[in-house]
Amino acid sequence: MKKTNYTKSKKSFSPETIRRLSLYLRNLRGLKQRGVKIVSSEEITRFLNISSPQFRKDLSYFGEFGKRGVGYEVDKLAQEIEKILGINKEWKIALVGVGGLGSALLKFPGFSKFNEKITVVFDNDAGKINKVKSGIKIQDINEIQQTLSKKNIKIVMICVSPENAQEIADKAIKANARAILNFAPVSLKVPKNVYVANVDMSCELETLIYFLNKSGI
Amino acid sequence: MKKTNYTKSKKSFSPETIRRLSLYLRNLRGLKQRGVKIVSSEEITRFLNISSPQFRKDLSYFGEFGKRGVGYEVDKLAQEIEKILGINKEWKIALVGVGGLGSALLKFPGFSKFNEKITVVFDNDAGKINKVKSGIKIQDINEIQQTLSKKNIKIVMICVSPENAQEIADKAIKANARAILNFAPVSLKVPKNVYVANVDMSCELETLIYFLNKSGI
DNA sequence: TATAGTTTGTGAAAATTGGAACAAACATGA
DNA sequence: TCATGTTTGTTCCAATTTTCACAAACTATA
Ligand SMILES: NC(=O)c1ccc[n+]([C@@H]2O[C@H](COP(=O)([O-])OP(=O)(O)OC[C@H]3O[C@@H](n4cnc5c(N)ncnc54)[C@H](O)[C@@H]3O)[C@@H](O)[C@H]2O)c1
Ligand SMILES: NC(=O)c1ccc[n+]([C@@H]2O[C@H](COP(=O)([O-])OP(=O)(O)OC[C@H]3O[C@@H](n4cnc5c(N)ncnc54)[C@H](O)[C@@H]3O)[C@@H](O)[C@H]2O)c1
Repeated sequence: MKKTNYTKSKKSFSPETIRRLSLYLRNLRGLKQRGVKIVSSEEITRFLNISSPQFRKDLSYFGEFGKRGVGYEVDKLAQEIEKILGINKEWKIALVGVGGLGSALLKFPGFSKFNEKITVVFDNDAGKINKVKSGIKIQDINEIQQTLSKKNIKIVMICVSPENAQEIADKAIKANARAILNFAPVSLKVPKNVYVANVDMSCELETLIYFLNKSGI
Repeated sequence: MKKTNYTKSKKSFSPETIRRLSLYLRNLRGLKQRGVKIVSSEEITRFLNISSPQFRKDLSYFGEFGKRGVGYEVDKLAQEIEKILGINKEWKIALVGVGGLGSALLKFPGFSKFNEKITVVFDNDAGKINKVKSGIKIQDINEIQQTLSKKNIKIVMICVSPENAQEIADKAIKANARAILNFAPVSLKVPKNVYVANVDMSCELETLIYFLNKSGI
């Protein structure tokens, strides 16, 4: 009994499952580039710090993608995971705040390489507005409402100073944004139908220091 | 109830507890700056998407820091959490790869503001070596071994291209590094006594897209 | 075709994690 | 001092998440 309908999975899964799918996908892309055609659950998880049953179970929530006694077709599984994650179609992204971090993100090919593209950027610094950076013209933050609406952009990366992050989130949501990738070290307050992911480097660092310190220098 | 039972060790806590402590601390610092002296578990968690019993339980693993019927002294609790995390002492950090992201991290005051300081940086680009960036002279990556040993640096941030990340990790570990904050989108292979935290923006973004896509645009 | 050897998919058990409830501790005010 | 109200610290319970074990499905070879 083949399952092809991703929207109807039998049991509910952890959000961690989704995060792991993203890791599997990255791994699969690497394998594909190296010419590997078939991979087993054992092989693909070997260097990921994830158990092979975990891998199989994660996939099982969405269907059957392997062949027993053989393994998984690298290319096919990559495509299936892309479909599950929804990154088989193109997603346009707006970036707000073209400072040190924003500029780095603009140059980063990891997003644009695939179907995630930063297509508009905003700032409130008169010295930056209308300048072109990494091939994209920086727009006035005051244009965010009409631009997001017109281009139907749902994803916003926030790279402004912490004090202004909430204000930008509010503006973005008013412009119908539904997903925020927040780099500012603040907890954003958003309605329930808006998804927020925080990239919190200080938090990661401090967690690391805790374990380092506990281990005795 | 005071901690009088030494035979039975306290229950072990989730690593998530440590991550949350870092968030509490950030919040406490903000409150302190705004002149708040006392805070309750209810107030401190209100905008954090964390329940107040969770907060109290997280703290309970490490001691009793509040006063019943009153709450927590902001400044005192901040100091206690700093002590728990081990960030009450200074930690020197090395950064490898002064590209777009590395340069942004160098400028970022969030680390240096407190006791986490990037004190040395490395690159392998002849055009960058010996140049000064954000007040720090960029060193040749070949000097990593002797410099880390000499300065007794245990924490390394990896901001090089994905293909070179493992090589840098190996070098850092050989130079007695014990903690790695990895920004390259690869899974690093390290010995058990080395701690790795990954800052994985693509992964965050793809997870976000999954939920956005599932919700119907 | 039969048999041995792999590897997947999955239900059930185990472990972990979060949440609710409540007694203990403290403050306040009569 | 006593009663009332507040907030913490902790225990117990529910829910989630991972791990384990194994039948099912497939390959290869004789
Ligand atoms: N740089 C890092 O490595 C790093 C690391 C972790 C977190 N962060 C966080 O990321 C955010 C950006 O960091 P950064 O180093 O790029 O800061 P930055 O000061 O270099 O850049 C901030 C940019 O945002 C713009 N901006 C500020 N307010 C705005 C507003 N209301 N509307 C539009 N644009 C606005 C500024 O003009 C500037 O260009 C900060 O919140 C910072 O704490 C940065
Ligand atoms: N820029 C971003 O926004 C962003 C976002 C997510 C992840 N990342 C990841 O972070 C890493 C750095 O990104 P970036 O945009 O700064 O790249 P970059 O190419 O701008 O910078 C890389 C730097 O590392 C140096 N380097 C390369 N190999 C080295 C080696 N063997 N020894 C010493 N130095 C070496 C290069 O000389 C360069 O200065 C990459 O792995 C990238 O995938 C970047």
